[in-house]
Amino acid sequence: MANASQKIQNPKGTRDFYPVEMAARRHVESAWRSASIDCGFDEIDGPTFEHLELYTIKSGEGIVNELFSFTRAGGESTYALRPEFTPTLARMVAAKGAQLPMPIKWFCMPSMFRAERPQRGRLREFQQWNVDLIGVDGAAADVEVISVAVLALERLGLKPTDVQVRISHRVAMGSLLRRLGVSDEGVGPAFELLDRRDKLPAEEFAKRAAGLGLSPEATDRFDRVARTKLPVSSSVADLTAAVEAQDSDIEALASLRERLTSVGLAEWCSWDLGIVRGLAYYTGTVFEIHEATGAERAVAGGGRYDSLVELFGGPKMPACGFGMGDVVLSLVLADRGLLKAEELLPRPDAFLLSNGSEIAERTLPEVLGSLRRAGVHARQSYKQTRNIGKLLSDAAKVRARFAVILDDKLNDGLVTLKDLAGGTQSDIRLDDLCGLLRQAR
RNA sequence: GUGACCGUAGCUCAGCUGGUAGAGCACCGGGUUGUGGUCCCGGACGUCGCGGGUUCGAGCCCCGUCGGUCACCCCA
Repeated sequence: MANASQKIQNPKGTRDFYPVEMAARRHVESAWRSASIDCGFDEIDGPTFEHLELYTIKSGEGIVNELFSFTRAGGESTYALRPEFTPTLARMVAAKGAQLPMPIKWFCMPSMFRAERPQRGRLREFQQWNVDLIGVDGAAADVEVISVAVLALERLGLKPTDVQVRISHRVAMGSLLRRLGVSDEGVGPAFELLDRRDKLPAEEFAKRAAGLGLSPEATDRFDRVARTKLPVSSSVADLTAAVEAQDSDIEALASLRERLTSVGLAEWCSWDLGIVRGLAYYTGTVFEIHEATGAERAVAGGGRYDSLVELFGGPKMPACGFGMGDVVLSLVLADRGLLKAEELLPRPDAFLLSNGSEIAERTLPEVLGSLRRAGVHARQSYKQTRNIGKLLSDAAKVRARFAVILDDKLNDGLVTLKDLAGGTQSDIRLDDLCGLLRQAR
């Protein structure tokens, strides 16, 4: 912009939240918060920025390019805006050590910052809901965490036909890989290969599989296992057959299956053994939540990471959790008409208007104040005009439920209450106004 | 960091092989000096992202630049 007036816009990949956008964001956040609380999780938060080293511990120096990092003018320390919450969480848990009552059930919904090129479903600043359950092992804990995620999605109006939790398990996959001839040391690289299989040409996939010690036949089976997708409701026998393995290999999946079924989540979930999650620190169950047809990026991702707290200097303790960003979720909701922001803005219960008579002008502020003190959402017009039509138009514009018309009938203690949806109106006693409005809510 | 596409009114967009800009919505006013959300009539609205070049003439073609979108990389 060569213009001297220098109109500075918002930085790339950030969003301005005008009232309708903010209403949509709060709608999502309240579903997150209420689901968390109803499942027994407590809300926490940490600093917006941390020492840069907190992020390089887990992810290496390579991550620095993806961070917004800075030093204070004249300062020594390097900080970074948080790109994820997990390191902060691990730091907080490690700092309190054994004094925290177990299990730890925490959630938060902070802003995150990543220095990436923005694209569909990915911005440089976004909200991410994090839910973590620390100190409990086993399928019950994994499923509890998945339940929270599904509860929030359900409260936002989504159904199992809209989104699916795709689940796998690193221990089970490791067992399957070893059965195919992968050595113990080869399991890690095999996960990486599994994670990238869709981006590699078939020959390249085969070549790398061979590098892991897999025969052409085993490579073929590896590929089939990687593409295995089954409803969680399928029997264990079907699952065993699909992956050409034995029951002992997929014990972990069987216990997840039992638990998911008993809490009523089976139809929300499916097995997808191609899910490994990029991060090396996952140790057991891994899952991603996707739009059902796979149209968008993952809505959420998580799993079990039993050595994470230890990695940040705390005691070894079992842990699982997930993160869900607001960007992809909002796209999915909007696609399905579940995020009509205009309808999410607060609606006034009453819109007060005066016809300009002396008593009406004098009484309006008193009524407005008393309604508000009673917890009624009440507004007035700021227009100079006393044209009732114009004022009603104002009332309709903000989607008020009722218009309250004040005029000389106040001398008899009466006001006109007009139902703006139905168009009907009647004179009521001013003394009854507050009660009627509260009752109509 | 790499690549593709796109920048025209507040918003969504149209604009022919180059001839100095249009629609819908929104907004304001009127129809209605006390009855809105529908309807009818009228009005206002632009440095065509910015800078340069070609041309008698550029919204249109060329170069650059800034911004946006999407994909790759990466995805915690």
